[in-house]
Amino acid sequence: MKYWLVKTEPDECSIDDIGKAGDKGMVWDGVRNYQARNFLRDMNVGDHVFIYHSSCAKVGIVGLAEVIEEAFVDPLQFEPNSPYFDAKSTHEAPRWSAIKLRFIRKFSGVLTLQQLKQLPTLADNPLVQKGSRLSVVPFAKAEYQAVLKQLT
DNA sequence: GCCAACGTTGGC
DNA sequence: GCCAACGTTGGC
Repeated sequence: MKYWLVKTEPDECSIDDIGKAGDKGMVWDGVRNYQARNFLRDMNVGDHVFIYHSSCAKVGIVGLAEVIEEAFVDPLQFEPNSPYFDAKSTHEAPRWSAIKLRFIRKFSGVLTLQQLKQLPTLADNPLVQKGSRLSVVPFAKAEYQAVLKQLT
């Protein structure tokens, strides 16, 4: 099993939205960055994924989800009216992938970016590095455990 | 809303 | 293949 973190703007897809989706899960689409896409394609069913709220008042990790469907073709790339439309993507060789996530738990508070930066275990993780714009981030097991430890 | 940092595009 | 210009991300 592997561990990950995905960034989301709470206006678009918050931890509560994932919670409301329940057992049927929620499609995680709209990734338009190659490095992030490659990580999506590395995800397997059962992997744990931290949910991180960005571009909001309280930036940080807010909950945990699991992968219930591995990478499939993101339909939005072929939707001309979608902000995620990509005119250069073809059905023969689709550029972008999506996954499906299912809610596991919401944390009682936000584990803020400021707090995350203070965890020595996370020092090398792109999440806490200045200027990093990666929206899908791999977590080593030790990093995953270090985050969970903050939540007791 | 600002702006630094980054990824992508496209002319050459 | 270089690199300037541009658009986007995301913390503050």
